[in-house]
Amino acid sequence: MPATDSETFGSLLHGTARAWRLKLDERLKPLGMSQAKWRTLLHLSLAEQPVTQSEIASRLGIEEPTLVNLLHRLEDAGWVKRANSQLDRRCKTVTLQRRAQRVIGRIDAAARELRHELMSDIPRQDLTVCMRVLESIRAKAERAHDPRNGKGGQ
Amino acid sequence: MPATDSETFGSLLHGTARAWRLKLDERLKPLGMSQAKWRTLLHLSLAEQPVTQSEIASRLGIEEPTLVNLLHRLEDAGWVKRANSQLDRRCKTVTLQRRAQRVIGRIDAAARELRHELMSDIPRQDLTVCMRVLESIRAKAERAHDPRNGKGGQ
DNA sequence: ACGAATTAGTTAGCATGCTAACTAATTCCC
DNA sequence: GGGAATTAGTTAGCATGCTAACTAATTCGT
Repeated sequence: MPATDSETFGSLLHGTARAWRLKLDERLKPLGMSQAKWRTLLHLSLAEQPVTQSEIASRLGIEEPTLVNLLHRLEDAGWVKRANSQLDRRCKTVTLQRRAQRVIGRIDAAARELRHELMSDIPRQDLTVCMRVLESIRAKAERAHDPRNGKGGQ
Repeated sequence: MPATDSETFGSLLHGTARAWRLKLDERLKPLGMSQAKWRTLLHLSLAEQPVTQSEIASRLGIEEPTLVNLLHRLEDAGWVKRANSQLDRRCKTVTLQRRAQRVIGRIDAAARELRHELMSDIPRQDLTVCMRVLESIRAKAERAHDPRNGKGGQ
């Protein structure tokens, strides 16, 4: 049985994500950034209109309390600003501070450069296959957050 | 430009690893387990001889202080036992407690079942390609933890 | 229009991961 | 053999992520 292959896949996935994150964090550190913060700023910089927190959280694939924490650090460091929404008093809108607008280009360049270093020599076709596989796994893992789908059935 | 493809890859990798982890944690929770703890116990159960902490850390791909913390929780919960090594008084050896030996089978079965659910419908060939791509990325990301390899010098 | 349900955000508490700085023991080398 | 360098483990402090439980505001149904 090739149980070895499939056994390794989880570790490999986990380890690759970890290695990428560490490397990016290392590169972004001199700029006062990290993967998580960069992803947040990137999303904000691409948005046309003011964005609410729940929109950001769902876009980044993190939970709201995680984002609250992250935004708090970003705000303390002067990267973003939160303001109460006029339209819906439950909501807050998040916008980039000038400081962020000034350096986001450099931050993005560092991320893009790393991406290039890590992936440029991978055949396009292989990359396509790999992404299809990951997409499929993610879709299945994200589905069915429910109980009673395990035992009993047969 | 197909910048979109390569832009998405990092997110996809990150998101897939996250989804898998969350799902596994959800399944293992009723058994008092989690991904990180399970991976540790699995390694211990496969080892023939007593293992030291640094061996475990390097095998799991985590740093030593992370492992110290993890082992502390595993020990408190009665899963493992630490003992001073007779041969080298710097080292501690880690062994499974009886409790762990009793339930490790069930824990492992849950992990194996999830793996099957997530990956069984993926063509073997695609999986091979995907793993090759991940391996290549990880290798590049793990290499070169050094300064002065970017600008200036050469 | 008003109470119930939903939605946005927060707080508290914890798990998992990191780096930096430390102690203790061992090994290396002259 | 004895000091320097290395190795194993720890502690402290922080970042990033989660769930559970909460408040406040809005929407929905009757």
